[in-house]
Amino acid sequence: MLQFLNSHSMTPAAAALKPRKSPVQARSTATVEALHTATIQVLTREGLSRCTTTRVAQRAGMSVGSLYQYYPNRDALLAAVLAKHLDGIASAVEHTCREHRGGPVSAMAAALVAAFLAAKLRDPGESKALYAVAGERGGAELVARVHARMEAEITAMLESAADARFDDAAATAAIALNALVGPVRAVLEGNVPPGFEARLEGQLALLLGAYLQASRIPRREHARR
Amino acid sequence: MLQFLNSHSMTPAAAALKPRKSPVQARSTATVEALHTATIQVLTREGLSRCTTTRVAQRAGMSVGSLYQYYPNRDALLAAVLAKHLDGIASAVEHTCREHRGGPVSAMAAALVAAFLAAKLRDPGESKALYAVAGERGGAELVARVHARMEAEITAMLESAADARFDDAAATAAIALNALVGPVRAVLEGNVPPGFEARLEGQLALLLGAYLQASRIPRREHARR
Amino acid sequence: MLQFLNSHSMTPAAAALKPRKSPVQARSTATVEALHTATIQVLTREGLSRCTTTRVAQRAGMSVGSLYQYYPNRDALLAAVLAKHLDGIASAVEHTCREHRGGPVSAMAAALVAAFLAAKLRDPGESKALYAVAGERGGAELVARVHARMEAEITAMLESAADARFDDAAATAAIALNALVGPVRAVLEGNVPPGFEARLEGQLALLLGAYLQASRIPRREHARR
Amino acid sequence: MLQFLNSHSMTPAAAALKPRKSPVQARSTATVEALHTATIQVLTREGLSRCTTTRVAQRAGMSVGSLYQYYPNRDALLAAVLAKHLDGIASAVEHTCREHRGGPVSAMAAALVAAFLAAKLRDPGESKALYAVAGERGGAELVARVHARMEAEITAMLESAADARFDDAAATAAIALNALVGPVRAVLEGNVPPGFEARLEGQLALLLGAYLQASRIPRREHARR
DNA sequence: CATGAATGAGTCTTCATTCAT
DNA sequence: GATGAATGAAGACTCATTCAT
Repeated sequence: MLQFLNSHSMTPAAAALKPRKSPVQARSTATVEALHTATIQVLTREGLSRCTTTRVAQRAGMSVGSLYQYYPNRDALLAAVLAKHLDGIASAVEHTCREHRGGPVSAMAAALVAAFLAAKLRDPGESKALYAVAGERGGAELVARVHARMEAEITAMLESAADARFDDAAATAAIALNALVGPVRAVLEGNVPPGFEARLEGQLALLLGAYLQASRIPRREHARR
Repeated sequence: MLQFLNSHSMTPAAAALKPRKSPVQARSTATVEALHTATIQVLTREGLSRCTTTRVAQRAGMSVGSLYQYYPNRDALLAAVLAKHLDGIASAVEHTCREHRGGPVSAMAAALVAAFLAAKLRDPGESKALYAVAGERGGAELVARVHARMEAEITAMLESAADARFDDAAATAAIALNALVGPVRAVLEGNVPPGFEARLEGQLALLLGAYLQASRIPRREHARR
Repeated sequence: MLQFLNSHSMTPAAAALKPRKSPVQARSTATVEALHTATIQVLTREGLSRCTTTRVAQRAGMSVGSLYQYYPNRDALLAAVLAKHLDGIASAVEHTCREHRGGPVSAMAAALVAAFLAAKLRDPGESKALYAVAGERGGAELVARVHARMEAEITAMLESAADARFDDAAATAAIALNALVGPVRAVLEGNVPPGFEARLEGQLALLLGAYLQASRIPRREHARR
Repeated sequence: MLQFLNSHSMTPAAAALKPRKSPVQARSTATVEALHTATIQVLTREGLSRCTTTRVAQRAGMSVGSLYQYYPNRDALLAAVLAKHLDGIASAVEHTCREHRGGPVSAMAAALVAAFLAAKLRDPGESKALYAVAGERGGAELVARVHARMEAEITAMLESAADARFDDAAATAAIALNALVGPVRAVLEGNVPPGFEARLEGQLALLLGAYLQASRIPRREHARR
């Protein structure tokens, strides 16, 4: 979890974004939690550019100074909040991928969609608020790292499929994952036709299912029959 | 073109973002062009938060004062640049959709992918730079409007298909369009497996083609012939 | 003049201290002048640590923003004020040194003392205020550079003496210059016995005269007589 | 020792700088010692403005709270460190002066130079680090007080000279002491010609010796013998 | 019309100091 | 006594916007 925040394998630029203290103690955990929540709220109510450290601290019920005891600067705070969010999604995807190794492709598609949607829509406000953060310099890198993690898991899952082989599983995984992102964002931001939300999961399962079936190279034993 | 910037059907907040003068004169057009280019460059080199009016004007070879002759404020400038970008894509998609009305779904899928990719990758730097702008408050609205436009066109195209009927063409169009967004962004930001770019168009065509085929309700009369 | 502010032969750290615009226009000159005066005043009334950019700007009758149009940061402002002060002294010393080349050592001693004192005591408040600045990181470097310049001039003067030769003129020059610094500072800061000021120039001339005489290696023609 | 820190004859401003407790216990002494050392180190590595109480405490291996058990505020800590440093020098000078009472001026000059140099160069890092502190408001007063003490001792020594009388021994003492300050500082800060350090003591002895000789009024009775 | 200096509110960030544990 | 988290005032610096020239 949150493995992309380890100091090793970290670019110098990214090093400055590391939180200052680990929330080991109960009080610290609560404080960090409050900051995360407050950040999401301010992001939602005010937007990224007006999401200032002062405002976040105020909404979290503490002084700016306290915020800076946990994060070395504003970007680190935003990065941490984004990282936590992304990590939740990655973990869910990861878990599902491992669970469906060796299964049939159709089950993989359905499970991947379900897991991704459940994670992403668990707290829609949070998901929506963080799109702006993900668009900024530091955010994009974080997204990249987490996506890489998920793509690796999906790739491994695809390669283990009982009923299919893929010419380039990594590419297929990349398409599969990223194809989910756009429709989900559209739903979160409300840019969809009326009644669309209800059909989202079904449509995405259809999308991924069809794509994976179309991408597969039938295994010899299947070909024989 | 740029129809979403007309004053009618514009929220009060959005009204402040309208450019001050229309580029009717040759000089104005050139100036606006220079500002757009400069904005992209500053966005790329400095990031959204350091993309200041002074810096943009300087890079465009004019004074800040002149910039303010064309745009009432910074947000209007950014909105205009994003709007122009999005409009280019919407126009391309629109054109293709009209061209393929009445054709077979497979051709629609291929054409849609090709048009979207060509438009989005024409100036990759520009596309990439604008993700941050699109993530901000005003940007998201713009994106929403343009997506709605494109979805309407795609819906119309789908409904005209010679070889298929769709249960909910609008929903299918929304999925189809938004499914392209994620993978393209991943490519633009370099977050893809090596060699992926070369396969992008083929994979997306496969994705969309498979999805549209899977979504269709075969027309009885067509099936008989 | 102010040659130590040229960009070539400047350490990277020192580069950040360069003023932003050259005061070429009349208004700029006045502005810069006002800032220098205000800085000295704030330094005197409040001390170095309370000499803030806001206070300086306020006393100079302008906004902080304006200050930052001329200096990239607080240190640059302080460095510029110190540099201007030191340059005045160095120029005076330089001028005197050139004037007394080829003369007798005693005249050199007297002239050096007179020039240094005149320059340093022209504006005692300024001189006193800048000691704190000279003690800080950037200030020490500036002092070093200006001292080097003066020592070079003094060395050249000593080597041209009509009635003496010096074993190590550079070392003698360094001692001579630096020996003046302490007593003058003591006077400026009021840490001297009553009635001392009146005797300062005489005593310093005595000090330097005696030292230079004691340091010289008599020239052969003198030895012959 | 540290007599200038006694409460009597102390201005109200200076009263706030007094340490909170005297280091009577062994532990206190060690703690104070650690704080002094840590202060010098932080001063050297970070500069005066970044020499914070937290950093000093940390480097001294204790909490900020503990630091405040020993010093009422940051300025008191800095003042104490400077005072201790200056006191060491003053004591050395004082001792030497008493030792050479009644002796010949030449011996006085040599001894004074030797004592001052030995004291000031014992820990060059410390001496150098404290120049910034000495330049600030409180520091200058401390320096003034210690210089006054040393001048008094030197004056007494000069007045006791076996082979000379001085017109104004106090003034001569002031010049003599302060003339040493500049060259020593130049050496400590490395602003000297190459190879200068080796000649420092000799040159300073020459400087002071020549000056004292030149300043003296030969005693008739001595001259006769 | 263009220019770019001036403005000053608003950010981020630091740090001396306190005090509950 | 020791600790170190919390505080919030204060400082450096930026930048959108205006307007005199």
